[in-house]
Amino acid sequence: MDSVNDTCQVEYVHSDAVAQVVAKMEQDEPLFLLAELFKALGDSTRIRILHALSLSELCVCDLAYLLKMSSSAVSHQLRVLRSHKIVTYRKEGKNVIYRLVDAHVATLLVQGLEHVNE
Amino acid sequence: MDSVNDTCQVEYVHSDAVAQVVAKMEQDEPLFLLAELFKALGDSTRIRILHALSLSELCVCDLAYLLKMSSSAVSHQLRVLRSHKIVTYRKEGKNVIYRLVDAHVATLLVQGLEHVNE
DNA sequence: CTAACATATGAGCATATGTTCAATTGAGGG
DNA sequence: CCCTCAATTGAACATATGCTCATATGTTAG
Repeated sequence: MDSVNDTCQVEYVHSDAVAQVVAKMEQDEPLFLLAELFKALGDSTRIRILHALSLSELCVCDLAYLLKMSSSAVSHQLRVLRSHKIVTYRKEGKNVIYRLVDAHVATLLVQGLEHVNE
Repeated sequence: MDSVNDTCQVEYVHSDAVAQVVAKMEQDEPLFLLAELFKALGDSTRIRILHALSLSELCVCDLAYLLKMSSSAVSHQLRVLRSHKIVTYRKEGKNVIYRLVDAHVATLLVQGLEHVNE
């Protein structure tokens, strides 16, 4: 009758397990931020950018050349990475040189690659 | 004139850095898979599911209760996680019990949370 | 100054994604 | 054999996302 509320109709099925999870569960906020971080990493263009930057700092032009993409497209993706504090940059004349914000990011990449190659 | 090809017009700006990156760059394939992995982790519903599963194995119904979502929505997301070999499951009567496929996944979550809380 | 070039950004468009809703499957229990 | 309920699935819809194109900004060279 009430098809909207099709969540479990009994209290819950595995009360012990559920209670245990409820007790230890993170707040929503950090989990939301975590999802945002992974979302920022979850695009092949951005991953290729980050992988390249894990090998050397590079300007937008270098990245466009390496990825065979327009610098506009690269710049748009760098904006996403910047807004998530995954990369940072410095200006050098006409160029803007990007690099990973810290080693933490490279670690995530390596960690992820290991999982993929398992 | 040719606004399509607006990649860097000079060969490339930082020849040494670019050459170095070209030499060490991963194939596209693993990087693509890596992006797919992060994409699968890049949704707050799926992150909450994985976080809950990192604390205990749970059935769909438990998860729906914990996340206050319809079991349909949860099931759809579990499908994504299954297809990326991030979770696995076993059947137990009417219930289907899900769990993380291995400790690797939990490590990625912890690693990511550290980055978020830095 | 003007010209050339690197980068950034906004609008527009095509595609991808997450949820809801309805329907289906499959496993007990009466 | 029905009936219930857990889980899955497909269609539909609204929203988000990534790229292109055109344009703007800013720096350097002449």
